[in-house]
Amino acid sequence: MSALTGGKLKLIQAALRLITETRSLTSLGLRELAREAGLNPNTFYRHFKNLDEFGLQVLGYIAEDMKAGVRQLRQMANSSEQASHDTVAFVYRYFLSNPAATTVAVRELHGPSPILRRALEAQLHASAREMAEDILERNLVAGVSPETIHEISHMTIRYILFRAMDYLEKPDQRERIQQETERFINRQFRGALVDHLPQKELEILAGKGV
Amino acid sequence: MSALTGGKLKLIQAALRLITETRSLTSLGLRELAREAGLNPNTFYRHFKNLDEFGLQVLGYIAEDMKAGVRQLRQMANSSEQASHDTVAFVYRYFLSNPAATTVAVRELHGPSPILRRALEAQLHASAREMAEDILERNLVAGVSPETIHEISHMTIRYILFRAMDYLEKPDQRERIQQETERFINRQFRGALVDHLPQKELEILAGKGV
DNA sequence: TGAGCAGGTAGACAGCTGTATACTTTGTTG
DNA sequence: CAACAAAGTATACAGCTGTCTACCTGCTCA
Repeated sequence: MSALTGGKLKLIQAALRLITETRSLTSLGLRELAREAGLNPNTFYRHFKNLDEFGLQVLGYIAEDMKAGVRQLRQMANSSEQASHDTVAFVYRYFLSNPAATTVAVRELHGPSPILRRALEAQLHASAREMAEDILERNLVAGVSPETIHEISHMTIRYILFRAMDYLEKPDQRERIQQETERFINRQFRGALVDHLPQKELEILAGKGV
Repeated sequence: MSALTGGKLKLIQAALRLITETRSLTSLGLRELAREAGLNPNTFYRHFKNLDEFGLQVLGYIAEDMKAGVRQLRQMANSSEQASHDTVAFVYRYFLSNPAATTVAVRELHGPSPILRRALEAQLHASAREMAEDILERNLVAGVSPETIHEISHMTIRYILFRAMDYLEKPDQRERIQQETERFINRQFRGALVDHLPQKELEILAGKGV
């Protein structure tokens, strides 16, 4: 693809550095970026047509990174029982080691720029699809329709992203967030397994366990 | 409380008008607001110390509105069976009739200003607590511990807010989003009901239904 | 009637912004 | 070595921004 030359990379990394603090991608100024990157403001124009294009390129840069992460995830061999635990742990660890990229993604997904929103949504969609296909291929959840697995995968991706900021910002709650996320996933799939049973029968089953 | 005088209200409403398009609360300028409100830029200082305080007041304005909505929701008498359906329908209808407030909430919850994030988080927390207490009081879900009901309420509030933007922006998908949200909630509670059962037993139960 | 005060206005300040044009450096290739 | 393009720089422009000080209105209450 586009091999990132020095200045271009410097600008993108400057953006990531600035955003982690209290900024959003769409709020960054061209001169601000150049200052942070240690470059002349006009150098920006050598690499990007305008700030919109810059935003998209930053997203692309992040996407490449995340894809590599997902590829690594799929190589892990999990037992069905521990799949959700391992996956959740892996994903949050990824967030922790890429806080800037994570912050950008979360912030722009609902941010002011429709272009960036759409781009991120597509990225999210692809990740969810990949997760679903992984579950299906490895037959981790038997007895749930492929459509439902896709749906739950989407919901899970959304939920995890939603909690990513809290995870990054509140170190003392990380373990709790991770456990909650696991429970979230397990409940979704377990709930799907008993979708067809009437509520009363379920409540009887629940009672038996106590 | 603080009776909103003309100018103050004009500025807040100007903010809501501007944000619905492609802006965020934190990106609004003082002069921009005054222009939209039809006031002199300096009038801003008669009502707000700075833009941070302004943001908080806008959030407060929205919060009052939402509280009224929730109060209305609790007055609805639901059967256990249809509770999730009715609630979801009500919430999304609220979003639809208050698009600006909804957009602000979603956008700033993960936005660049830590102050606004914290304020919104507290608001969300309160809503989730109220939802959980409502479920418990009316005994809508038997056989699930109060802690779990609180947890699921939080997750639900987060999920709904996450989807609110899609709901507003994609009219053709509204029905689908609403149904997905219902399934989400039902699966969470149903999953919680069978939390203690081993996965194999569940898969047998699932098989029986087909 | 008149003092006090909140709300709204006017003009000016430095400092920032995106952008355009023109120039210099640097690296690659024939 | 020379030529050429890519990357980086310098200067300048108009237009925007938040904030300050000063002034003016219209209402309330004694």
